[in-house]
Amino acid sequence: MEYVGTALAEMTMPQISPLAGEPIERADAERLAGVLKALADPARLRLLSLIQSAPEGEACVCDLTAPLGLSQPTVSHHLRILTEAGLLEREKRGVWAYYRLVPSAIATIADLLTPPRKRATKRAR
Amino acid sequence: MEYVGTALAEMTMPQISPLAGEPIERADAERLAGVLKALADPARLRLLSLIQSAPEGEACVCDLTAPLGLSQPTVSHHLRILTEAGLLEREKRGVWAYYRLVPSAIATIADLLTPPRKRATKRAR
DNA sequence: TGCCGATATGCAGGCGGATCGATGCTGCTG
DNA sequence: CAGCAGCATCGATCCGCCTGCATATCGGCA
Repeated sequence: MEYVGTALAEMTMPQISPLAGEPIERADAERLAGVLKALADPARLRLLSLIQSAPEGEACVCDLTAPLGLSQPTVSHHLRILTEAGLLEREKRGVWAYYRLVPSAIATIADLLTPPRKRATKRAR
Repeated sequence: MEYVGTALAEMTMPQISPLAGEPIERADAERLAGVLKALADPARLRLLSLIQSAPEGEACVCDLTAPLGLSQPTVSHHLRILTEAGLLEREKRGVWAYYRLVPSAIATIADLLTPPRKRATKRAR
């Protein structure tokens, strides 16, 4: 499967919400489902949690392998999925790769799921 | 797969959040992932959207088959998954089965994903 | 009671994904 | 320049799930 960039960014422009006034388009549903699918995994949820609660809000792969109880390739795999979904950002310093949460990325998802009564404007497509 | 009741209700008691101060437990991650997995499907997102935008906020299977372009058994399957996840409620009137959104169910999920800075109290376990 | 329509369930094919071991790549370090 | 450590990628395996077809179940109706 090819790299999709930050799937989140593509969704923030058209104001999608499953609970908006009108049925969402098939393509929008697939994009939102893609991001949610990145979240819908115990290992990845724990990764986000571990990274967020890490000292500087960042963590490298070697710090995450043990707490998760997964092999290093598997952890790298999950981190890649989270990064491609736009939830994590990667910074390589020396031999280490540090991951941190993308600010307000998850909040954006929560916003998309929140009923529109809280959101003022809704643009048609 | 056995019926799990409303998985959402089980999660609202312990204040789980992937972005809370401390790493979430493995069991909590699996519960949250389970509900998110129910959401992370294009067909199910469109089902929620269709039901919400239906005249009375409710719809029966026969109304949903055509817009989705899926067979009736498949639609029933997705509706079942959403219901077991606690996102939909089912009411059978005559031969028809009417589905409607569980009030604030998705809002609860959005709340769980929202960073704790917005939520005042956070209980330890 | 017998038929028909609306749903749910069983079953099976096929695809995507989670996982791990092995391997390649890249900076540090002696 | 070796050697090593951290990380990503590859290949393979296993499992779960989305989907449709066939079938069972239930309620209304003649």
